[in-house]
Amino acid sequence: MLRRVANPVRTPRTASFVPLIQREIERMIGTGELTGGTRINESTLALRLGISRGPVREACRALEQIGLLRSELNRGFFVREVSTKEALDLYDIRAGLFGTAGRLAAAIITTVQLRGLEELIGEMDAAIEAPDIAAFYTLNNEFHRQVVVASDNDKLIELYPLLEAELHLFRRRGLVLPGSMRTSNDEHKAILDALRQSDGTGAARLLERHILAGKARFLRTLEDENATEARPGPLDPRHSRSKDR
Amino acid sequence: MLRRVANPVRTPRTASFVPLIQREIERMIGTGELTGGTRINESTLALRLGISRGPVREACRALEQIGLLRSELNRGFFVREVSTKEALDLYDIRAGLFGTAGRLAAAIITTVQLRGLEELIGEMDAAIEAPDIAAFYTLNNEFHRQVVVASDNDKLIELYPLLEAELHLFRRRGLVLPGSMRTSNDEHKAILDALRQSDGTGAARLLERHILAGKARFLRTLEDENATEARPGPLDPRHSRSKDR
DNA sequence: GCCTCGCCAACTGTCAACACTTTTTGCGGA
DNA sequence: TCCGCAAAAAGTGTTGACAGTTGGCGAGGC
Repeated sequence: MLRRVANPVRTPRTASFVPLIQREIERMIGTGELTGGTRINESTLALRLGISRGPVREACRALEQIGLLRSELNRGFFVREVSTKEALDLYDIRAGLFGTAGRLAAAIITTVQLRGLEELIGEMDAAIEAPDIAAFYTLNNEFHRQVVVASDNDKLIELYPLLEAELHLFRRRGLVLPGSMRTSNDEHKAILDALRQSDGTGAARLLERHILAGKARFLRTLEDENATEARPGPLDPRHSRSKDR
Repeated sequence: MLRRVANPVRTPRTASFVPLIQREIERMIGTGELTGGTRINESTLALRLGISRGPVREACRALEQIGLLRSELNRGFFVREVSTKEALDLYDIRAGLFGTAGRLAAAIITTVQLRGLEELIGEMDAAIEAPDIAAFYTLNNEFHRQVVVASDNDKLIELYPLLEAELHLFRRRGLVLPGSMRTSNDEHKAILDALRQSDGTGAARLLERHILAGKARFLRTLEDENATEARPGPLDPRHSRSKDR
């Protein structure tokens, strides 16, 4: 058998670079390594990843489509900045979809899934007592994710996280008010009750309000920020330009 | 003034090919020129458009992200086929989002926009009397679009048509039951009333049900199809291409 | 001193070519 | 006739190169 035992050093084509690059850029945006408005230097990025510009461009094109990047003719790709209006719009969309997820989930959620949600609520209570804001943040996300998964709507399961990722492009980091954790978890408990009773309409209403409450907190935070920013700020808005070599 | 007056025959770079190609492929899918499951031949397509494969690949990558194409390693891009489950999932998502659009629109819709919806309803009545199914189809789409636009949620305005486009990938052509047109337009009238009265909750409920009624009709059509297909059908599965009349 | 113009470096958009994989074709043998 | 099966053809994934554009910098004119 003359089957060639390919030496694996060079390109055994078992996967495409594109999804890897795409996830890498997503990661860099998620961690804040790439922040809103910055330009993606295709050549530099390709060099750093040890590949050529082609796959990088394809990955950027994909990320443009899901709203994480935008492109400018002859100037390339930029990390998108999400305006306040867009962020608020996203809250409304998430509220609607989350409500839909709950309505669907109420009809088909399993006892195992219900127990999972119950446990998360318990752990969130613990995180509140600690208090451990980071843990609460993670648990909260997981709670939301599991509700969406319980809807068994694959398209929704795919879509919902994309909207959340886009929302995260609004400034750096989420804005969780410590004081809201207890209220938030109370809402979780009500949601769990509705799901337990297969009350689709009730669950939908509660879930929707849960997100809209987040939107309200978000708005309040913005107003506070504007109030403090009324003070004279730094004059030079763009001072940070690092050249890697 | 030695500025070179470039002869415009070759690449005056005022626009990128990628969005053009992307729209062209979307068009081909929309018209049924490209049908579900078929492979996109990059080389052929590039040749036909008179460009190279690079931009074609970028366009395909973008279309993959919005769900119109899928990719297989070393085999390229294929026009996606939407399963029955996915189609039903999409109806649920559209229902939720459409309801959200209505709730938002009710609070801010202008009298001009209301008049526009009213006119569309009148034209749909006329189309029903004719009867002109194609016209009704177009008017109905426009009605939905205008409701979404009235929400003034840019993200929603962008997202909603994508979901509809994906739904169109389910088999060839939409399935509008002629008998449902009158019912459908009655629903439109109720929706318009709710919007007129700034009744967000009512509009949301009606819009949601409007889409879910479409889902129910879709399901019934599927069952009918399955019932008739239970008979020993023709061996060539692609023989039934009826023009709706 | 400040503005304008032209040059230069950096970078994007596109192309043509190469490496590798999948699919088709041609052919000999059961 | 029909099946392997190997070689050719077709097609994808990636690369490096080239042409055109953008933005910065310095010289010269006001």
